[in-house]
Amino acid sequence: MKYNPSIIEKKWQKKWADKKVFKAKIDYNKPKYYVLEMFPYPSGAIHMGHVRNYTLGDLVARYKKARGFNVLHPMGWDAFGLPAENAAIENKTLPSKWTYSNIESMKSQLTQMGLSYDWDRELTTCNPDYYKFEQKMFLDFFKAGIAYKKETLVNWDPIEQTVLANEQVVDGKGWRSGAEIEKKKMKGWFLKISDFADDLLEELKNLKDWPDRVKIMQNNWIGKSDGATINFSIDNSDEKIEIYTTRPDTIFGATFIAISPLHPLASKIAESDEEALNFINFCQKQSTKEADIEKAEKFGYETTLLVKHPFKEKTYLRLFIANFILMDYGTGAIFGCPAHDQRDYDFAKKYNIDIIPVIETKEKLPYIGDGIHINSEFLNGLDTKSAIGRSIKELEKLKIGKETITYRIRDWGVSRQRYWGCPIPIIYCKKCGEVPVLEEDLPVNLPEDINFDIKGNPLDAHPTWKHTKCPNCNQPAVRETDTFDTFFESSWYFARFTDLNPKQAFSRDALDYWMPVDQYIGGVEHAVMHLLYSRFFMRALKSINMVDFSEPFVSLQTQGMVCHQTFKTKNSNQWVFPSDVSNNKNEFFHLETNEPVIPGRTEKMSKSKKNVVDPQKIIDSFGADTARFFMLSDSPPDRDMEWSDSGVEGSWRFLNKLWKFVHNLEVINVKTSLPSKLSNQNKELLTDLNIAIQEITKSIESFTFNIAVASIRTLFNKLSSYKVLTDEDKFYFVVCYK
RNA sequence: GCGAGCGUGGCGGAAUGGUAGACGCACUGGACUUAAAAUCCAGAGUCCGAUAAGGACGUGGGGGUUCAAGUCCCCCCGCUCGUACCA
Repeated sequence: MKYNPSIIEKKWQKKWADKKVFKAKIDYNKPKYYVLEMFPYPSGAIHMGHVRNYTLGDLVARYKKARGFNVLHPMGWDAFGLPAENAAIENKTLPSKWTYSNIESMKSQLTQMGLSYDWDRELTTCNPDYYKFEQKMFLDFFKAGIAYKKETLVNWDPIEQTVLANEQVVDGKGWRSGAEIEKKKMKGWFLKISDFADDLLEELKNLKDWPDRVKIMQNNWIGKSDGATINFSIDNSDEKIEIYTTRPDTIFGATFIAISPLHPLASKIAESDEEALNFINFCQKQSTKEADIEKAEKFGYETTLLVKHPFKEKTYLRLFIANFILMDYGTGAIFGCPAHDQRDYDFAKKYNIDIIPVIETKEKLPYIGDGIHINSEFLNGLDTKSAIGRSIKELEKLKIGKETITYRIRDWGVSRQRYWGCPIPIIYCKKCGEVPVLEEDLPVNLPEDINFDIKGNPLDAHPTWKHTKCPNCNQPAVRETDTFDTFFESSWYFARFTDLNPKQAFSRDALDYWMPVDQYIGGVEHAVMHLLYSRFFMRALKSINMVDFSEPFVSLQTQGMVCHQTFKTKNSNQWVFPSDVSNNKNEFFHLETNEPVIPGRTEKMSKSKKNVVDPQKIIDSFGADTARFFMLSDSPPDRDMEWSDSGVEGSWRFLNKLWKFVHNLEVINVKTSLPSKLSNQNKELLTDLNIAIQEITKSIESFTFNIAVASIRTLFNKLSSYKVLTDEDKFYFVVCYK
């Protein structure tokens, strides 16, 4: 009998579905195990990254089920987002239509992959049945003071009259219009993640089953630093500048003050100083991306003001407005100590500012390290640590400064000027201000009849949707037209999976039983934002008594990228799909045009470089099991892997061999105890079996599935070397658990 | 720029600080076949040597710790992810 995956896989998939084999139910007599893969954005078709992610999760789910756990393994759709709007504009369709049809086709593909999901728990975030609960959560956050409104900077496209995402800004220009992008101040909703910063940081220590690199990245992202704030006085003025520094010990080396272009004082200066205004406007043209800001050339504008040194009589510091000072970090102002900071040093050289060394060193300046203080009056002779302590004491004595802890992490801006997202349930009333939508009026549904031909936010342009009445005074009022960041939906979906209760976000007993997620698996690109937002969200929900745990994911595994070789035509220099390339003894040609093709670097699969392999084609020609087997066998999950056609064929051949072997076996005995007499062959076989079981178990538990596959192949090679199976040489499969 | 990770044969990768290259892919030879494919058996890190015996070299580059380094430490190079409005 020939191995025919299309028949076998369909047969079993039907059986699983009919018998609801993977339906999860609360069972207090069994240990529970909740395994979850990061849910996909419904982009249209599954790609190899999905195949990898869900194969890894499926292995864990099936393994734990086999080991006697009550397994919850759900799947859903992260369905709001920017691509749906782009597709709607390009294809003249509606985001909802596009999204739901994508979900349909992707669900069918996941089903073909034979994944062990409980489809009865499927959820879709763009459905009001889902997002109505997060509108309620937002209102509760608002009432609890966790949500607030403040001004922020966005990328403004003056031609499209719309806010652009960072991704839509290419080299400072709008991706569609090509217009120079401006920074624009806009009010938006924020969640106070900073209030939870310390706990998010401290609890990282207890996440024993998270990869160290993810914890380190989150630690650095939160960026707790211990320093001091110092109030400087401006000469001939009542004005003060509060600065933040982590090195108050270098105060005697301070030779200038720099403030952010967005600092209130900068605006004030600009009122009477046209050059300052020009400089601030120039800075407004800079990118909002951190990487761009840090890489950009450092510029400063020297104001006419001088700042008094707090400890040195008649010493004045020059005051600059500088493009590299971030308003979001510390106080938006610093003192510069060029002798002991690289950036301050570069800046001082450029603008001819004094450089005063205050730490003894034989190395050349700037010297960043610790040491004994000089030129520093009461700090002279002290080491760095003591000098920091002493300087803070002196500042406190003069009541001009104090020890201050700051965090790099900024509050989470959740407002997006987009149509395809969850409406923010706020109403603006001329008389009453920001008014929460009444709970009984939820959900605020997203209208489907929208027009993308009008410039700007379609929600804002909708003829009727935003017009409503104030819940307070019943006067005409307008709705908030911003929608939520899509990270909002993905910050709590894992908890919603525990029970799709139509009346409330969570059922307490289901939460108590299933949460937290025992094993979460997804791409490493989510190491900080999604995972940190989810950790924050649970804490925020806990603070309003909606959940009683704060860590959503006990164990985390991050997977690497799926890569493939790239191909370009030799003459026309165009990217070519691997499926369009023919290989003739390592000479490559385009299948249709016969043009020579040059193989390039192996890179992450991406549509733009066409180095993608469609999982559907693999499933159609080899079956899902081959695709899954190869996924597991090629590379350890956390490393980038290369998809190779020959590797797939190798997996295909192995499954064929395995199939043939199993079907030619005449006797398989399963016994729980050893027979008294064993042939030498059986003894050897038992040893091999037990070695394999031990190694495979170890490899699965340690998430090195490629080694488990290698062990399976080793065992199989031994098994298949026994050619003749007589009645006396029955196989005895002995399962040993520790 | 900053933060994090990775780098081992022709390729994917294996290796509690202890025989580098498990397992697989590709390759080569053989068996089977009229032939090919498939399948089965065998070989193989690289270089020198004769296709032997034997030897030298070998885990991105340079240095260090150690009886012993792919593994630990320092410096450098390259690639990948993230960098707050892509998801």
